[in-house]
Amino acid sequence: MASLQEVARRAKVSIATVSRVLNKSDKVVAGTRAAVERALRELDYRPSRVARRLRKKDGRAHLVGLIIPDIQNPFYAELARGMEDAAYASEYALLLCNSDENIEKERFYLGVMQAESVDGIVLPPLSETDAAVEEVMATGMPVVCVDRSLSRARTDLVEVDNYRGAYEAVTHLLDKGHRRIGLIEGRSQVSTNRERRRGYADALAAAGLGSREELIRAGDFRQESGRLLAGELLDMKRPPTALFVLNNLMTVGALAAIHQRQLRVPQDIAVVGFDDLPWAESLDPPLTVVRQPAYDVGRQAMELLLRRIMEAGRPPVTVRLLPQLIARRST
Amino acid sequence: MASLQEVARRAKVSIATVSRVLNKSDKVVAGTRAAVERALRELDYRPSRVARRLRKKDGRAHLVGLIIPDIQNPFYAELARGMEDAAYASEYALLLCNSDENIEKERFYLGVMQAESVDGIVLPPLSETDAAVEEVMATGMPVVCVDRSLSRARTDLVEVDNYRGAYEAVTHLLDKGHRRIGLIEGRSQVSTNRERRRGYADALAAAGLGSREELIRAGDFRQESGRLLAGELLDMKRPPTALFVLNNLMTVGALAAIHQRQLRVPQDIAVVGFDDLPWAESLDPPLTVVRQPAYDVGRQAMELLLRRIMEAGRPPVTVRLLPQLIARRST
DNA sequence: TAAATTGCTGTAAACGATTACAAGAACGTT
DNA sequence: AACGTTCTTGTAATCGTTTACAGCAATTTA
Repeated sequence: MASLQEVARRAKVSIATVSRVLNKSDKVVAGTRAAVERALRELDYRPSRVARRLRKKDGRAHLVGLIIPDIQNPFYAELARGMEDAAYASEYALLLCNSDENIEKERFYLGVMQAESVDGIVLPPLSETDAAVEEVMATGMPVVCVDRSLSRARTDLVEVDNYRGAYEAVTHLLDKGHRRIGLIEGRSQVSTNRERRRGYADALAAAGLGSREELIRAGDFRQESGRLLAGELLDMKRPPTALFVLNNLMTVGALAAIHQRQLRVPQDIAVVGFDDLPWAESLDPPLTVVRQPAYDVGRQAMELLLRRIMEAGRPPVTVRLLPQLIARRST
Repeated sequence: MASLQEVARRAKVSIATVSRVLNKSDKVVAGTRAAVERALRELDYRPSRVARRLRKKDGRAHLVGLIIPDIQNPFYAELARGMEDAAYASEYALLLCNSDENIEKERFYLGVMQAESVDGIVLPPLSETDAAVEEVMATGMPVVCVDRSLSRARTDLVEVDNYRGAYEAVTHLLDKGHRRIGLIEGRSQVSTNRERRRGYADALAAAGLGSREELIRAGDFRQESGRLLAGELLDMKRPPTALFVLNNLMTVGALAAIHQRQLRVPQDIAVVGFDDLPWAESLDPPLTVVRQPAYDVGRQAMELLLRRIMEAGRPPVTVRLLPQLIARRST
């Protein structure tokens, strides 16, 4: 790879001059500029982002980080895609890591990102009191939370109105006549899970029903836990007539448990899932879901991050997006 | 962030000594070492990967790149996951980018990776004659191809026996009595697509059947093209009795087209898809697929890359993994 | 006891960029 | 003609590391 040195030598100027024509900042007389540009072209010069990042401070690295809990979850894939598109449009590269909902991995990758001097980080915190994230923020690193929020720290945040989504989903089930509605939740340390659960409880309460502990099961957002917990619920002496499952992967797992028991949906058991899936339409039966605008969450997070990088002092803002109940045939 | 300078000052030694205890390489007497280690701890020192990378050459950055065509495709998500796990196990970070099957984006990200001085790159080339990839390889950058191969360049490669997978899938359909088997292929420039198509044609030929052009449609690997092309095939005067779809997303699209026309699977139309899906079991009906070991492809690619980084001169190897036909109820 | 060897540590030069400052040329002003 | 500007370019410091080399003290050898 050609370096500034080599270009300078070929163009018979100093490296400072070459750097100036590259950064289009200072004045360089036309003749010199042309000579430099020719050398640049002839050597196919590409600046080293590494060297550049070492020298420049704050927001000029054109590199941002995204840490997602599970790359195999279509919700996060869509979110990543939205962020990626926004980043690419601004010529930022994305350092994408997968924490696997694992605090050690998150810590490792946060460390990597700091050590890589990224301009900023986007992530859904692993819990509402994610100390690792708080520590990174304390160093002055721009951080934007997506999907999930932090309880202690004030950050830029792009979230979805989870409470409302859950409330509507349960109300929908209630309207269909269901009274025993099972809940399969995920990790209770995360804010989205709590909001959704609150929406579930309030919707039941508004219908004059209490939420019954025996109909609630807590999992870990993974497909397998959805399958297991749905199984437990279905095998009860008096099983629920409907299931509300708090994320997409657990919903798929619940469906597997249902099919395994040869139950009919929605006659024997109705199902509503949180998060849409690109193939929800082709599931058996087409799945009723609360759709989250994941792509927009990612896109707006990147935009917020860009603004925070440009202007570190600005007060944090929260963008709240609306989910949408899509009634298909599982209810 | 504390730098070597600050640590050195606090421990009252030179930066060289600090660097030495960090790299455990040279001899440092116990007392000095202890003092340095204390300073390191007190200042919570973390080395700058950027500075380190600038100084060191070749394979010490502990950063590798992965460029995937579509992060929303579960096959690539699984592959990425396999690679990520292997990378994490060796304490490598992953720079993950999404090319969107777009040559411009791929070029952009290849440039970023070179400029970031990654230790190596893993990717499925966008076509068999992907010039951008060849150019990067020519600079000496370690490159491992996954899934898809390059026709001109010799690289390390982890691939799946696509020919065999397709051959078995079509044979399976033939065994079920189908004679008019439609094919929905993806981008014909990519090696996997060609191999799969060759498997399709050969399986038909082995049964004494020619492949008929009117039953073949070419798409772009995306869900929407699967839906459209399946629609075309289904709306023919004499439609095929079975569909073989060359990737997962197009299969999901094809399923949508089938459901839209209220056809029964497999009675009216049988379907086999290439690539498994975590929820293939819960589709309507459970989908017969050719399963690829995507996780292993990713994992082995990372291992190959590591070996190539360590030993640049070694001859390229090809690892060929076997796909597996999983007969469910769509055939 | 002087010389040679060994062991530990410090000095300084990279890596490849950016940028403050200096310097020289060209120009205008008085 | 002398001086002050302005414009363009070069010199050198810097970012945070690694590492070749030098230097010094302690130890071994003659």
